[in-house]
Amino acid sequence: MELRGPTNFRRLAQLRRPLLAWYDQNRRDLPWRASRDPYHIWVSEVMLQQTRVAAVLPRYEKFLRRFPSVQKLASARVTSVLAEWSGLGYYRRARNLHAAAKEIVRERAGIFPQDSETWRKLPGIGRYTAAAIASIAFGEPVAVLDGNVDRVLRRLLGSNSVRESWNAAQQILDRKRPGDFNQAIMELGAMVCVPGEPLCSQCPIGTLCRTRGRGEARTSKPKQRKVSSSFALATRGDSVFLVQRHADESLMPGMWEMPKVESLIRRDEVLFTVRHSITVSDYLVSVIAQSAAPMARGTWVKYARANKLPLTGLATKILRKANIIE
DNA sequence: AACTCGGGGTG
DNA sequence: CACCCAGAGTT
Repeated sequence: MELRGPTNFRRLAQLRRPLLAWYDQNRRDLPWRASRDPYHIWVSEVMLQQTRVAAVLPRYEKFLRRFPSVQKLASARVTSVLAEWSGLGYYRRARNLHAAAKEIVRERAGIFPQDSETWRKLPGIGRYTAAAIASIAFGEPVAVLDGNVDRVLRRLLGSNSVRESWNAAQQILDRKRPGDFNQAIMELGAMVCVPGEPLCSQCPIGTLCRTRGRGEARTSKPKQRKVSSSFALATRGDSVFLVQRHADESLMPGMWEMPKVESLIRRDEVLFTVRHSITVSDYLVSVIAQSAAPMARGTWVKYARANKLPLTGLATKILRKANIIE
């Protein structure tokens, strides 16, 4: 792909006005768009990493009520932050968010970085997130590239790699309204230039599009494995028996769940089953009633207290279904 | 460049 | 079921 040359520059410049006009008319009214507070933007961007808007919506304001400022977040225990993050997945995001909050409060006197380069140094802030925060909260003319923007640019300009897309994104960025432009092109990818069959008839820059949505490179991914497993649900009075994952486990370290049952025996009573789909695995989980005290190392946790622990998403799902929490 | 990390909504 | 989501960090 060649972006140099007067023709292409003219062509790129033509995209900006109709795209921004479309965004001004059609943008979704999302809660994080009501603020330019760097803390609010930061939390929203981290929460949105590899996570759909619909999944973030019910969690974003709740998180900000719990941790209303970077100081409150920094002074919280990491388990509280993990508990609030429970179910959102990619728990390293929550750990990094917390670590970065401490760094901002302790080493920067609570002053947020003012540019993308400095944001980039904080844990959990990569190239995308640094650019998103800096452009939206501070008006820095730096482009973002996420899954949406990459797809749009591959179709629009014929980009063939992530590297080309980053370059193209920076070229077409509107330097007067970088935050709005970045959100506009992401919004276009989410609403019009969607994966699968794009809605080209609704596209504000369709006449400038190189491929009109054709010529997708189809990548085949390995299918999900079906896995069966069992967990023991033991209750005693208004307490439930929970175990904590070991701190050095690679997956969800330190989070709480029910004891795993290695193999079912005939007299086990299956209370119910739940499905849990995680990227490469599709779990079918049997929940077993356990009346006697389980052997596993663990703790009896009061129902009212279970909410405060960082539960795995699966544990939350099971405890909810059993009417033990929420 | 290729993996890993959660979970789920959508067609 | 297949796909992929406002990615980051590690290998």
